[in-house]
Amino acid sequence: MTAADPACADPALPSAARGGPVGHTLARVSRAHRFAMGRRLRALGLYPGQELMMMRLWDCGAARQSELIRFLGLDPSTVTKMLQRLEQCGWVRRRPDPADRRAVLVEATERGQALRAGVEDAWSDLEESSLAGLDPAERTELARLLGVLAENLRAEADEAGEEGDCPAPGC
Amino acid sequence: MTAADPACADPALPSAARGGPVGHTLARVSRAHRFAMGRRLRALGLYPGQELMMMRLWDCGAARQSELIRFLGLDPSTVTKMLQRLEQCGWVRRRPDPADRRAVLVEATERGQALRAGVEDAWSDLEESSLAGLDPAERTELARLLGVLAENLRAEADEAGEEGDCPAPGC
DNA sequence: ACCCATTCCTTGGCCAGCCAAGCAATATTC
DNA sequence: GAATATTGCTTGGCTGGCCAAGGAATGGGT
Repeated sequence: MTAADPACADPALPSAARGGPVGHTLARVSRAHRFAMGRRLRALGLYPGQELMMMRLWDCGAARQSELIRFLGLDPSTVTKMLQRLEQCGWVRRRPDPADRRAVLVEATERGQALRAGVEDAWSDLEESSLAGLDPAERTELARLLGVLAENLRAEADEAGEEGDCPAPGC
Repeated sequence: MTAADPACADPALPSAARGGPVGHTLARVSRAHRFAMGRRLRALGLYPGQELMMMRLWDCGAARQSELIRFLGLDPSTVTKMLQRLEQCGWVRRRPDPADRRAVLVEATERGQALRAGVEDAWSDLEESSLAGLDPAERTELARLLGVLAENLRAEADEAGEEGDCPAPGC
């Protein structure tokens, strides 16, 4: 394979990361995970990240772009460009919202709908591959612990986000 | 804050990800984690990803570019470009290897060395922030479970990597 | 000595994702 | 109703990161 192989990095902890061993492992694992998912998605004709967009569209039908931005937590410009590419590939259709001429409505095309089974298989397959050797209790525990991280990080991001937005002088 | 906020995405599981709930959570958490680290790194003048490069250079002194590629598990072109930018910012110095005229030796400059304390603090700070509420046993367990994932994903990547490289006809 | 495979790096092209800036349409306020 | 703020999206520019392709130096085989 000529490609980079994120999972083959030496697992030794860099000394500068001694204060954050879990965070460091998380970063390495998630890179390998994204890479593995990317390999499965490429077979379907998608790039990593696009599958989350398609999954949202499959779930909610036509959606406003602003709703997708909020749900996926992405930058508006990222969503605009991704949708332009998905549209050009025929996975997605965009049209102006008749109720609000600023907004754009997005929905999966038939071709886009057809990707769904493949993406679901990719998720299941990767899940089994990556969690091999863990019993159900361990999987549940891992999900719980990751949930705590998600909550903590969300709180931190909220906090940081409110700082600059506070117009009151006494804040 | 005008920036995107990965942690504020609705935690609802997309229906197409029912086969991979852990993987889906992992993807969300790692994005929030990278985002949080990126905020700390920006204060130091680094972009996400560059801190891993610098950490390796702090640990091993002068290194060949190929060694960095192997250790970080990145594509050679990614490393070339990142080093060009780090050099331009004065964090890193590059010079030809006298022992092998193909190779390039890389080392942190004094200015680059000075970043170390800041990066270590960033890791520690993010670790405490993200793991808040978890006792030591839970942190250890999380590290162990992530280690299993790392190993599984490494094995899968190795497997996939060897497929195309096998010159024997019978493979 | 020569040819050839391998290794090391670079370039160009592409996508995800961010920030800053800006335009258009809607909502709000006076 | 008009001035103002807010919302919704787009463009340009930058980095991280991948792939494909190619050039230069080394090493091995004959």
